[in-house]
Amino acid sequence: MMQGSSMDIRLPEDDEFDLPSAVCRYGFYLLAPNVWDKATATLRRPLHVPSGPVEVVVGQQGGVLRVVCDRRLRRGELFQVRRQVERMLRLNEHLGPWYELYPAARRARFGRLFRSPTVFEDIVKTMTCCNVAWANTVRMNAQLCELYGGGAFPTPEALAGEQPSRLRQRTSLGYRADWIITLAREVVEGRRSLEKLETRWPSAMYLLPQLETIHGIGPYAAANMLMLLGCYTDVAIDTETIRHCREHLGWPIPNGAAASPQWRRRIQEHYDQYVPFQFLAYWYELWMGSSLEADDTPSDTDTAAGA
DNA sequence: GGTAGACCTGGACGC
DNA sequence: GCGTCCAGGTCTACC
Repeated sequence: MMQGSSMDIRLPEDDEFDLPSAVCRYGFYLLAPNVWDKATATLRRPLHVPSGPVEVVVGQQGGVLRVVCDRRLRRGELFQVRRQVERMLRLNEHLGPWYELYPAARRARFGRLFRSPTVFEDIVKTMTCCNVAWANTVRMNAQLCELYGGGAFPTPEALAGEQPSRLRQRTSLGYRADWIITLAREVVEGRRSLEKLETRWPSAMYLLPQLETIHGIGPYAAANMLMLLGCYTDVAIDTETIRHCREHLGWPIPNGAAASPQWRRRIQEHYDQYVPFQFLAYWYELWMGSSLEADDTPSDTDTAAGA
């Protein structure tokens, strides 16, 4: 049992928060340094505070999240831990409208998609998802944490001083090493502010142009980052999306059409019926295996019957 | 605006 | 064990 600081985060009474659902519905929870303990339903990982990395364990006891650290922290550092936990679990995100529109999502506790404690980590993780099999994504993140974070996820400072060629040599990142070092240097040298992207209730119109200036962020990665920043209007279209549209929606998308602008537009237009929750609706279909409109959108008949 | 090819790695497969 | 092919998203050059 860890001996250190701890705190309770009280969940809103009307919130139907469920920790396993908030963590395990998005694959980032499987990437280092995150560790999900299924037996105890707790999330463990190191977080950065000014005095160095601190290992934290997050568990849920009814309407309270209990956060336990492996060492004593100053009050200000404890607050920083809280902010990072809140970000990972999207505790400050208001999903009421989503649940009101789609009761099936509420019943399934489907709405909070796990993310990282920092925007930097989210961007790097998204880059490691691109053009690579999942097993390699897992490997890349493990290597980054082991070699540049001492077990924690590396900070921009830890990566900015490294040579891209050496990062390539030591990890499986390949050409992504250049993108990651470039981003880390931009952040450290003050040429790029990632905090700016965290503006409350941003719109895609505001965020997309900024995301697209990051080297290594293309259409898929930008849409994925929008989702991670709390803006769900764009669907991150990859080969999995194409497979889903073929198998679930029965669309005759030919092989090799994954990058076709025409199909991309058609996919986005299809999910635009769920505005402003296009990504959530798509992800719900992908994970739950059923579409929201099939059994959930209240019809006029239902409403009339209910009345 | 759309398209083709290079980029890089690991896994699968055939020899 | 070795070589070849393929999957995966982004970038760049070209039309």
